Amino acid sequence: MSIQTRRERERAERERLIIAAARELVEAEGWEAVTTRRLAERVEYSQPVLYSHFKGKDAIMAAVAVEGFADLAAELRAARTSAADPRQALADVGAAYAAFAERRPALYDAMFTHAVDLPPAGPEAPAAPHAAFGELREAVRPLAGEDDLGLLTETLWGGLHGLMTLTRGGRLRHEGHERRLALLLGRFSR
Amino acid sequence: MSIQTRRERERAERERLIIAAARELVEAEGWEAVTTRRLAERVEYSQPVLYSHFKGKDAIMAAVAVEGFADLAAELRAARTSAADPRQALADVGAAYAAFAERRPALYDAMFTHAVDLPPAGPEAPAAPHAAFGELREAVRPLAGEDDLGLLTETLWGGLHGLMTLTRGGRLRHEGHERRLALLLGRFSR
DNA sequence: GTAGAATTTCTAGTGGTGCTAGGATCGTCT
DNA sequence: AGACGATCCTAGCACCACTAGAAATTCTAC
Repeated sequence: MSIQTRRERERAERERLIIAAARELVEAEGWEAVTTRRLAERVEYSQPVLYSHFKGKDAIMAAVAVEGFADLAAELRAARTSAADPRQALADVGAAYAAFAERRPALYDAMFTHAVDLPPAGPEAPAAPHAAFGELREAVRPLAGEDDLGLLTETLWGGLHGLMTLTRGGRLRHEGHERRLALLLGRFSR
Repeated sequence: MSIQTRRERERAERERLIIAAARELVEAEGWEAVTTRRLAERVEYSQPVLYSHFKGKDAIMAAVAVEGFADLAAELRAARTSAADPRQALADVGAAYAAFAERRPALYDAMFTHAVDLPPAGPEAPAAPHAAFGELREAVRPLAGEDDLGLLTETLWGGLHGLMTLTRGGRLRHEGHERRLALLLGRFSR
């Protein structure tokens, strides 16, 4: 029994090691630099061990993304709870979201852009993404008016996401980024 | 002289053939199915000829994307000019944008998501993307109020783009898609 | 303590990718 | 006809994600 548990513990530890290594690699050099070879070398194991933990490279990306959701949720929560009034809270949460996307672009991509098979946001979603979405929703709630809260939050989320991805992809000039954000948030805090 | 021009004409024709084949392939099976081998086979040439026309696969994607921008611009224009009043025009243009993204998802990705090195939207952008953006701007203009028209259009664009990509990536449920779009457009046609 | 069983890990390979060097082939001009 | 030049293809590179089967390690039981 003890041997079994020790092995499981070691396995779990190694799995965390793989995820951490993948995250370091991706944040430093982007997703195109994350190959199974480099990742295996980084954790000092051979490639096949990766496949004993994860179904494939996509599953590793998904695991990294889930970590990202936890971070994002924490940052959004901090922004929301330290604001003076509801309007400021929404502005701060929006700014925190944008800052996260700018600070960790590759991680953000894994969470929202890359086609990893995470369930959609909503009640049935995994805990971390759900929590991140919940922070956004609570920031919107006081200003929702008579509109459906969930849908309104999703719409604002779409706006933030679109601005971030278009800007980062070079489709929008960086100049004016702040003002676009303010414009968007303004339309949602009437 | 005539020989020269004939060769140039044939070259241009073949280039169009390549782009058309790439577009057919990508719209039928998605970007992961577009490999240089398959594309070369499709146009009945060997791989290296692709590289005599384009710097690499990314350049082919970019060429396909530019075609897409022309299509999008035309569809947005049709939606805008056939609407009765400004509010309806904005609603129709937004719906046309969403319909385009839903109808040609892979093409849309090449245009807006994939990292092809197109210059950013704005005055210095290539003609087709600029035209598409212009249609959006003209739809926004009558309802811009005192906000900066360009920034406001970019913000709305971000909202549309975000909703489309999040929905298509499985982060938002399809249910409620229409209502989210309506919510977004409503916030921009005050 | 040691032989055998079970599990874990690695070596080596498959079929794919984007891309390219160098030689064969073709049309063109003298 | 024969040489020149542009054009195109064959063959190959280095890399990718992923996997089968051998090797090594760990545990079990005598």
